[in-house]
Amino acid sequence: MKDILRMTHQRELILEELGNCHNHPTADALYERIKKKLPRISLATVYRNLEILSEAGMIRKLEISGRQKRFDKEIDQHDHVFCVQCRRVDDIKFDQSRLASLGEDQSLGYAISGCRVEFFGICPKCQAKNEKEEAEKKTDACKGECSKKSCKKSLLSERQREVLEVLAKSDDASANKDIAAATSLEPKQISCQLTALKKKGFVTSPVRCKYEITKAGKAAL
Amino acid sequence: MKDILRMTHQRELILEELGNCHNHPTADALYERIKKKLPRISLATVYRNLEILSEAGMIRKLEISGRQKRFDKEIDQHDHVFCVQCRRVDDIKFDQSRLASLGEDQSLGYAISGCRVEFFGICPKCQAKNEKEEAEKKTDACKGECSKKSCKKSLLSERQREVLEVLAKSDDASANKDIAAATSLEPKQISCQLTALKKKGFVTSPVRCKYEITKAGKAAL
DNA sequence: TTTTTTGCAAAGAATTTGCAGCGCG
DNA sequence: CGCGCTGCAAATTCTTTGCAAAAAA
Repeated sequence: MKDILRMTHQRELILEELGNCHNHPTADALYERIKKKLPRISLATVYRNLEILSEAGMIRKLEISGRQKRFDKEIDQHDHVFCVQCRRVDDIKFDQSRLASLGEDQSLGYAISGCRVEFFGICPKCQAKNEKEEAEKKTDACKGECSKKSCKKSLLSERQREVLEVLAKSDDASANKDIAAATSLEPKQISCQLTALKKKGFVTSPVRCKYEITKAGKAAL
Repeated sequence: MKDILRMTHQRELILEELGNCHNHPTADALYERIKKKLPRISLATVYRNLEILSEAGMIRKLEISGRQKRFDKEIDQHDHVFCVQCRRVDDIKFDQSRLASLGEDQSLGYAISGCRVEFFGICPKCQAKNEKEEAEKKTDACKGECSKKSCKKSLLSERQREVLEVLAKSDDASANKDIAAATSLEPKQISCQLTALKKKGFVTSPVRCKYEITKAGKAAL
């Protein structure tokens, strides 16, 4: 292995930083960390090395849910849990031998060489956060007309509020781009806010691609 | 559900074609099939509808290994096996209750809401293919000097052969682009062939970014 | 009519590649 | 001092989006 794999400074750093990360970083996240120590490193190098190192068996590439690949310094077999809310990924020790009993008839003729188990749920941190929010909701329960901050928050996200406020100021229906111009949000982030707001009944679309605040929307502000 | 989801022709076709597919097609594969029946449909529509339908619970979006998302007409809980060789994906029935026994101490405080099990291995078709190749190799075993076709094949991929043949014809070292011009291959496909050929000792690089066939390379042809 | 959907083209995110020079072994 | 490695920019791949026109209800 050493015959063909040179230990360059960047490669060393990648291994080291991956070792320091106790979550399972994406290539990008790792890049951001490494850049602090070696500002001239390029993202391509990080990608290339993660690929090479995982092929060499020195690190592990995780095949888990989500858009981005993640990497793990632990090579030995273990599985993962991930939080559907914050996308955090943790290791889980779990005896796979129980799975080995997959019957012949069920294997569809496959020569099975292994399996991956991926649990999902809500991590302790998110649970705590949710409970707190739930408690707040109960304390000052209302139907959307009250003005308590805790209540508002549960009805409108910060972005939704921003969009809604722009619409409230406008006399007639605004297009996506008008809203974008008046907020700190990217145009692309606006349309999903509008969709959410529509579902809540806080905005309508009187004309194609134009949006207006409703009475309920004004009340919610 | 019907209140907000209109059944358009394209939506109907997507559902129908997904139902006919017994593998788990990617958005793109499905698009190719549907295009035959409705040539003017756009890929964006397919993506949009797969997303919408899976959110509505009418189909299932699979979160499995691989770059592209795949979709499944079966909604009820089941897991998958996939072939590491040809990337085919099959359904597998498998009693997850065995997993439920994940101990409290192991769940790291997560509120686990489910899990995904993904077996991997080699599918029957690929097994058969491999066995056949293995048998051929045994029959006419050699060390790379023989001229039997079956033997050559195992030493050189078609692409590698193509690249090597170009180098054999050239008198002096060729650059990546020279090779590309002389073959049916894209430039981007050439460099990995060269890397593979270098590893086998069939080409050398006398000058930076220039390549030449070696004696061994000529012998292998 | 009125609202949702489509097609198109263009943007976007994540990842990969070609290339020329750099530097490890 | 040769070959693998790097940084950079540009390309690729898969997916999403904005918008105006078209289709459902």
